[in-house]
Amino acid sequence: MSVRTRVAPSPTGDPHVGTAYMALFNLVLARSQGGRFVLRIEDTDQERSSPAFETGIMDALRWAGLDWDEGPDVGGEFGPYRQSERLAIYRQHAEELVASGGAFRCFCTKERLDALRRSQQANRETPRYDGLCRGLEPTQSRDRAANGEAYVVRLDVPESGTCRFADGIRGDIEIPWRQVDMQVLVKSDGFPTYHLAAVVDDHLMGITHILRGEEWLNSMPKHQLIYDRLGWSPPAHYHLPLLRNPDGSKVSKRRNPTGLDYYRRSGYLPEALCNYLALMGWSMPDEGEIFSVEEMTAAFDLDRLSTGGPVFDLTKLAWMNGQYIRAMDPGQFMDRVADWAVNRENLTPLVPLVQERTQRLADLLPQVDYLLGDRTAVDESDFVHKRLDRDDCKRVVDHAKRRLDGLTEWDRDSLRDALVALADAMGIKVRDFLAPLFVAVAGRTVALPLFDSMAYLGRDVVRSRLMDALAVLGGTGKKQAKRLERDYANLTDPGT
RNA sequence: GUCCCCUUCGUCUAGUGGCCUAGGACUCCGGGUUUUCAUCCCGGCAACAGGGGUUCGAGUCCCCUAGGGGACGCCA
Repeated sequence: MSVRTRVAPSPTGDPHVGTAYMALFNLVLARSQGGRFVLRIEDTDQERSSPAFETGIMDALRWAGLDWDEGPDVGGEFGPYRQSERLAIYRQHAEELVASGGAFRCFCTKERLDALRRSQQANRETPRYDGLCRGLEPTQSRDRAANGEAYVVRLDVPESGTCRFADGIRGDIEIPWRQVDMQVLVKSDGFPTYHLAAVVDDHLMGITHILRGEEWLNSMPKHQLIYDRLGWSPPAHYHLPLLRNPDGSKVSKRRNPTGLDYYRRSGYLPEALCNYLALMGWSMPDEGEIFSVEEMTAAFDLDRLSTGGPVFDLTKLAWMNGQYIRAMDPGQFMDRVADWAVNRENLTPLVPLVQERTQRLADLLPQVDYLLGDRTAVDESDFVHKRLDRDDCKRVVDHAKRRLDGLTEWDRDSLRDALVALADAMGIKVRDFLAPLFVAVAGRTVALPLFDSMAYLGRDVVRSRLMDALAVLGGTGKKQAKRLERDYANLTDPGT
């Protein structure tokens, strides 16, 4: 059987560097075996999923050069490739599981489940559903459902014994069934959870190898159970180590730029990023460090995947990017610069902002420097303001960052509404409030309009500049961070 | 707390029982090339988490301890 792999992002946020990491390895494995690489959109969380995120993820993966052979936009014979369009398939398999006793309907209320979890935690047990509804008579279960009572479908899990499975990277693993929860497979809104949808799709889409994050290792017993109960044999699983922050924790936007858009906007080359990502979990047999995805594909070997969680180190990525830049001939370089940002399409939105502020054409570049490239480095003195002291500035930047992190829309008007409301809530005049933000974002207090600038720069770049500003202002220790958090929570901000 | 995974220079890694006096890369330091800077070249600092075994021989195999990470949602 020919090799088929997939990457299955969920469109609940901006494109993440971890998604590219997983996509890279799955793509390379498939290509190295003459197989196919599939993109599947896991939009089963109705609350958080959005088409805008889906588009963003696909754009970013394409930018990275991680193209798929089958997917929602390019089709394929195993579609649809968007889980929200496959609900009937999941329902059918869920019913099959319930009918065969592999799963059961659960009518428990949220209140009961919360109380249960609390008492188990108090007793130092792994929180786990207690199986109350498992004892329901099938007829009774069916009747209650038919009467319109809300329910979920849960996986029936053995009370004792041990689950054994193999991981391609880590070998044989044993997990006691006691540790495995009776996972919800179908939510009360009728949508499947990840566990059901992924297993069903991986089987139906003929996926042969799953390379996914180590975070899923503990879910393997559930997945194996579903494969078994449906009469399927599971694909080979490889749990890759998670990318880490410098402090060793799972990579997160609080500590690192994690958005692919950040790297794109900051002028990293996709081929350098992929090369670097490859090094984060794999090595060339000859120890070569600079190689293309094609070269990696030609040499790929699953046995060379590493086990330890690598720290994502911007310094080495920057070095590597420089290697790629310098390897170009001048024509290529010019093309890449134009392709990146110095082109009509990218510059057009700036024209209305710049033209009215311009006397000579030479005025153009100094006005847009911080929008096209990095802003100048700032220090504490740049924030000095006649009505705001250092702590005020820190408070403004901190709260603005929190407010912006919670903002779903990212356009000029949304930014203005959110930040003006925040200034009001903080009791600071907008004019004063904006000053530290200008410094943080533009590197100076006189610049093009702030909200336009932020909209243009994008979320990831703005977040990283605000974080840098916070650091420059002396950083926030644990105590101060707590205080700022409380202070922010107590604001009567109509926008939150 | 319970369970699972992981552990070689600060960071990314090579190493699959003798080739290891542990190699490469980034960073840093020193030197050279260069009108400056950068590039480039040369050199240097720096690690097998600890303890027990197995073996003629252990970074490599086993066990224990410690440390780190992850999971424990009607999120993925």
